[in-house]
Amino acid sequence: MRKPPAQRALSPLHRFKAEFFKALGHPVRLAILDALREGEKSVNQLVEELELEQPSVSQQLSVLRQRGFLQARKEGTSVYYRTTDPTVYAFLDLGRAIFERQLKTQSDLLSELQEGSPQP
Amino acid sequence: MRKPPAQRALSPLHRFKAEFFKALGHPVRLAILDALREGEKSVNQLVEELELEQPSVSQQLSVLRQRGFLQARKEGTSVYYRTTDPTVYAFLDLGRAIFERQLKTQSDLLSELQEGSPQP
DNA sequence: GGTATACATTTGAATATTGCAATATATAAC
DNA sequence: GTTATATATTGCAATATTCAAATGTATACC
Repeated sequence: MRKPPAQRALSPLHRFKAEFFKALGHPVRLAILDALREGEKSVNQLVEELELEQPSVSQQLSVLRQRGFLQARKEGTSVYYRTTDPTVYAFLDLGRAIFERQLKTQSDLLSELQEGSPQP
Repeated sequence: MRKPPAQRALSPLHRFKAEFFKALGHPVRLAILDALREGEKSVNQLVEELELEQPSVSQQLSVLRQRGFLQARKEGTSVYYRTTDPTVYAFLDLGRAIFERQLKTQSDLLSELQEGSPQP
């Protein structure tokens, strides 16, 4: 049998989708999205609410904006961010439901991460 | 002796959720999940269908299994994988609408850059 | 016993991402 | 112009992830 070519056969669609999920695979970015559920907020508001350094917040805001999750509005020296498509929250909530079911099934992973003493 | 990290305020929930999304942030893993929409398949079936090397497929299957997305069933020398929770497909499909809108935004930005508009 | 098949794991180098500090930019008020 | 405030960007070491080859394990068949 012929050997399958190495990773070349992957559809570009799966590559783009992976980028989409990777953008959500960061705790600060998820925290920012959650903070913006209530409506648009300035960078400074986010910095205070999330108790993070300003450059860290700006950095992750930039990622979310470049990916199209967020839009920015400038007012004076402040920049207000809002979610481009609120559907993303239904998406995140559905993800959370699945995620919580996985934690129930995977209680060993949970306890390992919480207590740092895995079972042999 | 170590300085406390500046990101200590992040909730553990956001950290766990980020891991959840990171597991989906890989083209091969997405391709595997899509291939298993039709039902359980052996590793060999997946290798042939996706045209990837066997170790690559096994490696990503392992990630999806450890995260709780997949379950394995052994039969002879074959191992059949299936999705633990089919709700994940509703989740992936919901993500597609958001993702496609962002893809359009991306391509708009790309063509804007390609058509020779000088930088501001 | 040996051989073949199916799958998993380990290894290591290339690559990507992160966290944090320093620096840059833009606007407002003076 | 200067100063202050708000935000963005850059630079880089540390860390994490990926890719693919090599190796390991388990089962079936002879």
